[in-house]
Amino acid sequence: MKAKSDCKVHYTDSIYYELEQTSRLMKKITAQLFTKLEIDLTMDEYAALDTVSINAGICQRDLAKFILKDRANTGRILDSLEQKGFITRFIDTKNNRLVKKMGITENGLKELDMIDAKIERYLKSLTRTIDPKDVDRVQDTLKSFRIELEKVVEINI
Amino acid sequence: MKAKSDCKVHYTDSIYYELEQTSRLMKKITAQLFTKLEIDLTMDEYAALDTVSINAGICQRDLAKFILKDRANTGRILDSLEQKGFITRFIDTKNNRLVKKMGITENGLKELDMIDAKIERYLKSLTRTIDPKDVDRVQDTLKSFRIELEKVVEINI
DNA sequence: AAAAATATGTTGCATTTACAACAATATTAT
DNA sequence: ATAATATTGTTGTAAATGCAACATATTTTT
Repeated sequence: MKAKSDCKVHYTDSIYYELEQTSRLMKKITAQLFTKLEIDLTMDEYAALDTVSINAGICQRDLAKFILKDRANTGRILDSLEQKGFITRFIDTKNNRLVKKMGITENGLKELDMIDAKIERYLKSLTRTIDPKDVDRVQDTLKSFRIELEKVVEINI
Repeated sequence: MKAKSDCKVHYTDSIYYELEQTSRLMKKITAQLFTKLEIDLTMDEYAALDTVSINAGICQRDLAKFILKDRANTGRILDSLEQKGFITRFIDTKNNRLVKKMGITENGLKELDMIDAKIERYLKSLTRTIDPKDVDRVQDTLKSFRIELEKVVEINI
């Protein structure tokens, strides 16, 4: 006869915790990689720069929504990227409001391509034991999941 | 004729970034849930308590490896859980070394069950639009992936 | 037209976090 | 036996983060 505790469902066995733990490990590994390769950007700055390169002329608040940071820290990340010469910022209007828009600089593009080239092989090697089909399937499912989460979360950016 | 930039592979389109963003959203949602339900634990404390409940008599460093925090912060989380009366700590030996082991208290078990009951339905509803088979598949693939990551990461706990 | 609400960005602060240094003890090397 | 190394936990500190408050300007409400 089984004790009830044997069939208890634990949060730490859930997909939510698996997601968080895998993500934490991945983040640590990429941070270590950036240090080892002596890359002069943090992971957050890199992701922000990549996002700016895709969305030219985006304003700070919209960028904040993309990178899931609040306006304060988005501004700080952009301060750093601007100070390093990888983006330029300029005042413009959006819906008749004054906003700070931005674009990637020539040096920013160079830096981005350099980082991409440096890390591409290493990142690919991380999934070498996983069936590429599974990788795609996971990414698709995660995306669907994230869209659901975005409907539920109270964002106040 | 296509420009080269059209086929550039962006980090922000990779599974690594998708993983991080989905995890960040999930974390924010669960934190909001804990606040709304007036739960007297942080998510980290909850995960630690759940881990202790499964691994009775574990020592601090081993717990740190489970929850992927460093020893310092693991100790701080345990200070809080002990102060709230949800765990007990006691000195013992492991491999002839003095260690601080711990166990969950009666109140801790009650609190854990209470939280589980409170959040279970809500968490399940988050994946209601996803095929349960896909959820399982994602969890399995993430677990395989995490095991690979654990081989690569430089852990210094 | 005046007041209230909204949008955008910045500043300040309190919390979290990671990392290094330390203390205490045990093991291994010389 | 003594010195060097390793294990475990704690303390201190600097960086990252989120949240609230503020400043400015525009829109909406009354």
